[in-house]
Amino acid sequence: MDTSDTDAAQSMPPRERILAAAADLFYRQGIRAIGVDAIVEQAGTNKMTLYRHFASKDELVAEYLQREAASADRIWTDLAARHPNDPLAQLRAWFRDMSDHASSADHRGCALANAAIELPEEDHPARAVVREHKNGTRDRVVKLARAAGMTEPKMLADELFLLLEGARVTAQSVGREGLGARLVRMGEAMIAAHRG
Amino acid sequence: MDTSDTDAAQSMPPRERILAAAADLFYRQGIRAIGVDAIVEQAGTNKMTLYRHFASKDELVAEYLQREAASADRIWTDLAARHPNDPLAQLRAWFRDMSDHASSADHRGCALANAAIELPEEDHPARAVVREHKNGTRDRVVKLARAAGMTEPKMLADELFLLLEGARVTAQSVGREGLGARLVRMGEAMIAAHRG
DNA sequence: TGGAGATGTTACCGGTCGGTAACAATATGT
DNA sequence: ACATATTGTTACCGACCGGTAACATCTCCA
Repeated sequence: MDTSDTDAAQSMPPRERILAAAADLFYRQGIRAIGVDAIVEQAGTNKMTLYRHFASKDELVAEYLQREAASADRIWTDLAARHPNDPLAQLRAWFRDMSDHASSADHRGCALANAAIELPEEDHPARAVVREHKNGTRDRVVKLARAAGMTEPKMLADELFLLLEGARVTAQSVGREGLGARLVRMGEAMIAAHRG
Repeated sequence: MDTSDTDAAQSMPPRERILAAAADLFYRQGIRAIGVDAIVEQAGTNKMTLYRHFASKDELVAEYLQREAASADRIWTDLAARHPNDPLAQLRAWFRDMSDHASSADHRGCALANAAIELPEEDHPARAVVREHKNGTRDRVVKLARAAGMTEPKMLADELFLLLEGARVTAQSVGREGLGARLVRMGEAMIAAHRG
């Protein structure tokens, strides 16, 4: 029995196993709460190998967040494929997907936003990743809203964006019951209020 | 020179000095980032005295958050005094005050929400304080919206509440430029959309 | 088969974590 | 002046933190 390296022990190179273990532990338990020893144990490797691939824990954190951001950005190509040439449908599907995700049971907030709260030093390597991703997301929503013919696309994008960001922290701090449905109603109302 | 016990060294009893130092350090640097040694140093006392007044660091954290919650709740009596018998004005003033606060320079998010993110264990003593305060705040906004004659007061309260919660995390993760003015515009639009 | 490069093992570093024991100094009120 | 309760001091505890040196083992390809 055992080989209890929980998840990603098989066949992946150690760098990937470390990243996978870090993603799981950092997200679920918090970046500051997890030490490198816990990561290498779950990754089925050792500290020396970790430090041969990452200059420091901080750089491991930065790469963890970069992958989270890249993974989150994949939604834009998905959206374009699901609703080609229909920016309004893309906008509504985006908000619905994000609402569903924010209110799902295993959700523990946005990994990027949580990291910004856990790491208040503005010059931490992770903070640049967070700023870039959040600004990029906001820009894409503004573009979508404009392409969908919304009046005041920037204002609508801010409303939807802040609403989701608030939902992700609220899901953690108070709970998730009924949050998804309420979110969708609010988002739909805001989109409706911005149609010409 | 010195007596560099930065702030609250003079005349306050050590318990209050500890709480004051903890509030400052926990809020600005993060709960997990600050150790008890840093707190007692800034409070101008020592670890033994801290542990004579608090059973553990976790209970100090819980009391820190209780005081933050109580301090935040003082806005409700302020609001009633500033706009007696005018729930609509109270609602709008509440949102404006919260917007100003969320976008001010020294703001580092909501102390309660940040704590929930820093402490993922659902049974941490701090988490009950957070849940209670957030639910209480939401209830008060709902009541205000209902008293102000809003259609769907619960939905409006959720919109305003989540918008602010999102703004407080966004202020940290990306920045504060222009956030206050944009927030007020959004809040006013939402309130206007819920008037009969 | 051999040799290079990646990985694993063990032991260690100084520092800090939350928390405590024993004892000395101080304030307070009578 | 004395007893009491509150604080301060020093030293310590085991555990963990991020990070590294030296050396053994493995994989894989020429």
